[in-house]
Parts: sequence; structure tokens; C-alpha cells
Amino acid sequence: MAERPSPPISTRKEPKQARAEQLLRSVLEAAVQVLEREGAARFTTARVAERAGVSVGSLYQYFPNKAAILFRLQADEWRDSARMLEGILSQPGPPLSRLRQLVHGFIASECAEARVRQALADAAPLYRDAPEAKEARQEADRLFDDFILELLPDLDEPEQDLASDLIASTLTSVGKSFSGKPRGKEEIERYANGMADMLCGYVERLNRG
Amino acid sequence: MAERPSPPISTRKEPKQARAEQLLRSVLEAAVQVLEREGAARFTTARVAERAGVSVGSLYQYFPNKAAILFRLQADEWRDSARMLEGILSQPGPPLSRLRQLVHGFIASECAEARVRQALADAAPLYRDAPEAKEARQEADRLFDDFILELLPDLDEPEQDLASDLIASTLTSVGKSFSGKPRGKEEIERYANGMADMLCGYVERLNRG
DNA sequence: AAAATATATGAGCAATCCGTCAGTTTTTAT
DNA sequence: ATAAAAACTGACGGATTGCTCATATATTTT
Repeated sequence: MAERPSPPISTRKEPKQARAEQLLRSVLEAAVQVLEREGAARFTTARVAERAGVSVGSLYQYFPNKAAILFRLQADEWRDSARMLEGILSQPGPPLSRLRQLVHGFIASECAEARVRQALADAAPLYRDAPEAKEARQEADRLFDDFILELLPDLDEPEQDLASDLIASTLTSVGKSFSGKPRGKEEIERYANGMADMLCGYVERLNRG
Repeated sequence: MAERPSPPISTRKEPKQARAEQLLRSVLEAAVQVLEREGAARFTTARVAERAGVSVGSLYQYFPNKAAILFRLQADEWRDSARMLEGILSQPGPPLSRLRQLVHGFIASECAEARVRQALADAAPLYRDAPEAKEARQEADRLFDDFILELLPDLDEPEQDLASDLIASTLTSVGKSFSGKPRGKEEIERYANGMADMLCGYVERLNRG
């Protein structure tokens, strides 16, 4: 029905010695570098291994296949997003101003490592349909839904869901599209402000009825 | 600096006989089918040729490389978008109601052939950085900017540009993200309404000052 | 120190894919 | 009918890539 036969992505073996952990770190770091410098199309296990100063065989002891490396990088970023959401959710202040914070945070983090994110998105078909992907998103999704609940407390559930989808998509996809070209610092600021205006306006409108 | 060495994408030869035109049509049709049924990863010149009932060599007489086929499909869709924009621009009626039309049109067309669009987006790295890509977008971009001018006549140019970027990105990227999963008919309607509310609210807010 | 376990290596296999080109067939021009 | 031009064919070269496995090294345990 979908893209590729959906490769197994779970991790293969846990490192039990210190050098193994170091190796794993090297591989992940090298993976990021290869993505950034060479792009998704030239992202190769051989190249990652070479850049990490490690043999391909070693790499395959801790990752069952190429997709697993990419998935791991993406999952780590989803975790970071979840942490950011947590931070903003736990802070005091009016919900709308925290929505603004969220927008700025998302856009900033997207632009900060734009090339890696772009390459990771280009490689998405390799891990997108894996069952592990849904699970990995869940934490961030749940936190975001909590936030929406706080932003739109008086709405029916179906309308809440719709707004949640819409706002989340806007944050992630529009951010990605914006970070496609390299941007200056104050350009980023202005864009984030515009997007925050748009989303806050939408939330206010929904709350008014 | 970027992804692939950016392959040449211009068309190779014009068909001068009727059967050649037919062949070209067969290839393009087959290309769409391969994208839809097999996805971007399995999109191969050999497979396209086979499905078109044609030899690879014939295919390469009218397309210089694989990317050119994909680019052609994408360019065709951009042309379709431009036509839709033209249609909406030439109609009478208040600008905001036409923005709503635009939203519904974009979302509907994205959902109608979701699988092909998705696959085409997955393959984007192959043609994205080609110089022809910018040119192919231009018509639709220009028309959209005209529309923004009509929606936000009293804004300074930098703010107009920002709004244009933001609204265009929302239309395209959010639409794509929404059509990622298969959707029911009235679900699409509701989503388009939500997005139209959001964008119209934003435009009103900008016009108010 | 010796055995057992964990880790690392990298040559090489199997699969795939893009694109070419020498040769054939069809259409058009003369 | 003959020649020239256009279109079509598909086997094949060259290149890349994902991943394995027999072997070697390092670490821990006994």
C-alpha cells in the first residue's frame, strides 16, 4: 500500500563496554555530518562509517540497517521537541504568549540546523512508515494536545482535534518550508512573529465562538 | 553546497511525428502510474518504460534523464495551479471569499491525487535545485503575489512579502501534510474551512492594522 | 594465564540502477 | 521505388550501494 516494505528499525544490540558506547556516539555524530555535508542522497553507511573512523561492520552491530540510523536521528529530534514543549507547558503566563514562545522556538530550532533537517526530511521515506515512527512521535503529540486543550478549553472535541492538526502542521511544515532557504536572524524573527500573529488570531477567533 | 550536482533537465528532442507524441504521452502517463503504485523509491526509468510499453532507449530520446521526467510532472502540476489561480483571480466577488475558494481548491486537488503528490514530493531532491525549477514556479508565484496585493492593498511591501510567503507556505505545505493520510470527503471540507478561517482571520487582522 | 565474551575489521557478494549505442524498423521525402 | 530522416529497440557497461561473514583484536571473567 505504501512506500517500501517497511524495514525493521529496532536497535540491534546494546553496547556493554565503554568503547562501544563511544563508537555509537561517533557513528551518530558522523551521520549528522554526512547529512549536513553531502545530503540525503549521498548518505551511505560506508560514508558514515568512514567519517566516524570505524568500519562498516561495526556500524551494523548497533544498527540493523541504514534506515535505523536516520530514524534514530529523527527520534532524537522529536524528543528534543517534546522537551521544549514540556518547558513551555510548565511555565506560567497567559496561554497565548506561550503559543508565541512555541512558534519562536520551533522556527528557531528549524533554522538553526536547517541543512540537517532538510536532509533528514528528504530521507523520511526510508523510516516514515515504520511502526516505530508513530510511537516515537507520541510523546510530543500528547504534549501538544495538552497544550491545545489549554488554549481552547471550551471547544468540542472534534473541533479541538481539527485545530490541533492545523496548528501543529503549520508549525512543523511551514517552518520547514521557510527554512528551505538560508535566512538572516531578524528575518527569522519577523517570520516567527507573523506566524505567531496568525495562529494567535486563529485561537482567539475560535474562543470567541 | 546543496544536494545532488543538479542534473541537466531541459528536454532533449521534440517529437516530430504523431507516433512520437503518442509515445511521449504514454511515458508521462506511465510515470504517474509508477509513482502512484510503487512510490518514489521504486520509480525507475526501466519500470516507466515497461509500463508504457516502450523501450528505455525511446524514453531517453525525449528525456535526458530520470529527473527530467519527474520535473516535467511537477511542472505540469505547477501549471495547473497557475490556471486555478487565474480562474479565481478573474472571478468577481469579495477578496476574502475568493481566498476561501483558493484554500478549498488547493486542499481538494492535493487530496484528489494524494499518493502521486506524495511520491513526487519524495522525489523532489532530484529536481529541486535545478535552475529550471525556479522558472517553472514563477508563473504561479507571480499570480499569487497579485492576489496578495489585492488582499492586502494597504500594506508596506516587506510586510506584504512576508504575508505572501506565510500564506503560500501554509496552503502548500500544510495541505501536503494533511493529505499524507487518506481522508474522507467531509473531513476534507472541514479542514479546508478551518484553514480558510485561519487565513482569512490573519488577512483581516493585517488590514485592520 | 587461559578461557570466554564482547567488539572491531574490511574484502566482497548480490542486487539495483542509470544511461548508451549499434543496429533495426517505420515514416517521410524525392 | 529509392534514399534520407526519424523513431525505436534492448542488451550491456559502468557504477553504486546495502549488508554479511570469516577473521582478528580487545576486554572481562575465571
